[in-house]
Amino acid sequence: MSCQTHTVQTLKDAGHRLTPQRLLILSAVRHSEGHITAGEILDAVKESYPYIDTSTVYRTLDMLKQMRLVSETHMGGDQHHYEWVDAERHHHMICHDCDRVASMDDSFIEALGKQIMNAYDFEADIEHLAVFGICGDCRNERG
Amino acid sequence: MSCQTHTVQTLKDAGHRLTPQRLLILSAVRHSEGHITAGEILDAVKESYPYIDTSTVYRTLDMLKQMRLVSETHMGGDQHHYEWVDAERHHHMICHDCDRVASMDDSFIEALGKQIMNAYDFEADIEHLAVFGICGDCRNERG
DNA sequence: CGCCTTAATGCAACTATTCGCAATAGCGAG
DNA sequence: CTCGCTATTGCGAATAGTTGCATTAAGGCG
Repeated sequence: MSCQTHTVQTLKDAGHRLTPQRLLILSAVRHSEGHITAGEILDAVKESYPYIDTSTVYRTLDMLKQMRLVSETHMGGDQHHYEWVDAERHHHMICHDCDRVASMDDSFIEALGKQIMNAYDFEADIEHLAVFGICGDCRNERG
Repeated sequence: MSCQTHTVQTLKDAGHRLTPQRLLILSAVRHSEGHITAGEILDAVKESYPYIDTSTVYRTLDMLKQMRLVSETHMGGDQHHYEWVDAERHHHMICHDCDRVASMDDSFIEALGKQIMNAYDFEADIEHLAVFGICGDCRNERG
């Protein structure tokens, strides 16, 4: 059984209907390396099904977000980025100067979550965080 | 000298022009308790100067963000929230269930920044973070 | 005080995303 | 296999925010 099958089962179990549109969107997100934007998903799906509507993409993405199958990140540009949630939860560091994106291990954020729990009795749920700042290279260039 | 005067001086020093629109926007942000949205600013300014344009508000806000005089936060709704940056840097915890917003001390985030610096040589710049999750009350209600 | 440079404004068009609603189509029951 | 309930779709209109451009006006200079 492919992981596609597994996902489909997860959706069904949650009482969601399996529509061709959803399968196409799912496939687009899963086959993208790393991030993909809503527009890119729309274009990809249109190749096989040109009638797909923008709102369907957003609504499906919302559902997948709620089910924790994809994560949404605001990475500074004018559109959100979506990513398939796999075993390795990770976050991103984005340089203000050179715009390069690096990955950060979840352990830091996990630790932060524990601290917040201890201090405020608040169960933080940080799916995917984008941290802005200045990378080492750019810092060195500045002197 | 009022803090308004001080701000004005900061802007001038940075080579920005002092326009009535900017003063009004500035005033709207500073007189708001806590957060204010772009739309609210627009409405407030329109009371004294009805010709103000949306784009002017956004452009001014962008400038103030760059100068670190206001911070912008995406708090989950469909609009961004702006806040005057004062001495006390703080962050927010927003409950998925009851939507209540609580404040978090910056020390946790400051510590996170240091860890990131050590691990990745990346100078994180977390102005204002909104952390989503479940608050203690809602967690208890769930049993 | 008046001139000049150029930053800032207002406008209109545009992009990303959301929402209400009538029509459609999964899928469980019979 | 068919029926019916209702989740989901596509559409069109609405909202938040951005951008290009011609016009205006801040503020330094004489």
